[in-house]
Amino acid sequence: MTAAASTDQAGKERKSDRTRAAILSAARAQFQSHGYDRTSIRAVAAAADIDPSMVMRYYGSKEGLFAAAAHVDLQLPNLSGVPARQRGRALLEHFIRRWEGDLSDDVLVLLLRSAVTDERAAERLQAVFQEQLVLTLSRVYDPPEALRRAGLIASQVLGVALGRYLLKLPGLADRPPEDLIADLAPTIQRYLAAPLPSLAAGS
Amino acid sequence: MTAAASTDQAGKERKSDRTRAAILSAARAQFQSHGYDRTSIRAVAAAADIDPSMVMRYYGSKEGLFAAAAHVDLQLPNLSGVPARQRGRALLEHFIRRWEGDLSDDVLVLLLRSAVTDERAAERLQAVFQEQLVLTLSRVYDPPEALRRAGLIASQVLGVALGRYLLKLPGLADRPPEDLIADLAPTIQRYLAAPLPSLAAGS
DNA sequence: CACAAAAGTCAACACTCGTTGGCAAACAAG
DNA sequence: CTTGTTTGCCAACGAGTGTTGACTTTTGTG
Repeated sequence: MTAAASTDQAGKERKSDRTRAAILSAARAQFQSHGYDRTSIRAVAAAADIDPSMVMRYYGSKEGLFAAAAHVDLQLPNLSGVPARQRGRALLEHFIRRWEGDLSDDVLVLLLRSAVTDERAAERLQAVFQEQLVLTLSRVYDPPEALRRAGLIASQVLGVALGRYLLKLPGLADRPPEDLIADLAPTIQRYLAAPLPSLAAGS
Repeated sequence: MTAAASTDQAGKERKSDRTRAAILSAARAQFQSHGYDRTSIRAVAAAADIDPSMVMRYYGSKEGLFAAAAHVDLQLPNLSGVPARQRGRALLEHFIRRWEGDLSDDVLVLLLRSAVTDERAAERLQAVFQEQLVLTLSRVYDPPEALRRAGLIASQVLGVALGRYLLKLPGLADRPPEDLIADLAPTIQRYLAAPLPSLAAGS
């Protein structure tokens, strides 16, 4: 369709690609630290040193910009190579590295901060949960149990993230990662692999 | 100071008290379901069926209105009467009742939803955590250990609330309270009373 | 009734927001 | 050089925001 047809077979980069990337980078920073509502397209444009109308041209709308900025991959590890009794700790260590360590980008904080007030961001986070965590557990457990265990793990992991990165609670935010891992690993291990109480069918 | 001086010794109620209460009630509902930013004074006033300027007269500013609407009392129970091994479950049951049961108002969801993006709300939630949960544990443990255990409990409890009431994750939002309690009680019990790993001092 | 305080109404201010369309500069292709 | 496309800037729109001050109505008290 466009005149770029001759170059679109390989990654010949356009001049505007740098602008697009600058916008996306600025948007991520803004969304991450201020959330969806308090991030203005004008502020993103100013941080990227371009005109607000360019954001609209390249991403259509604020919603489109957010969608482009909020792609999340948990990069969940394959636990089958880890001894069964250490999988909880391994999974927890992975999450911590993903949130604040060498595997971190700001997209997780971005998404969490926005999902609490924005419906679409919440759906997106639900999808991440469903398609990445639940699906991973589905390779080991039946669907109902996988969902149950995934919910428990998510509650603990998201709770730590909430208290540590967003609310900055004293008992969570100021502890070294290794200490947190030591305290939380048994919980994740139990949610991941230990037998859970059978649920009463009646009242 | 005012002409009400003759009646302020007892609770003689003014005519405006109903309006004040209506504003506060409407504000709680709005803040709870939309968060601080997306709640407008105009919408609160419309829900309370009065003029927006009345909100300003009675609460000074949007910030003042939020402060009035966001008073939280966890009503933490005295656990000394509960057998030591059941305290985790008892504390967890109390939290669930506080969030969604007979002890619930919407103020906890209100505060959590707003605290994620609003700095002042976050400080307020920090204060609740510090003055109510940490203080309760300080009657049993030394300050550093009380803070450590409080952080762990808060992470699990807030994580469940986040996933269940705000994000509505499938594995959390659609489970009956008793099932959740059965799954989570051992975790809280451990954070509350079980020995925790001693922390390595070196690297 | 007369008068003052309280309670409520109305219109407007100054501002920020997402979004749009027109127009100028940079650039590539003939 | 002359086209046409891409890239960018500028000004403005309409809507919604917190907040303010003047004005009218109601209420309570001598």
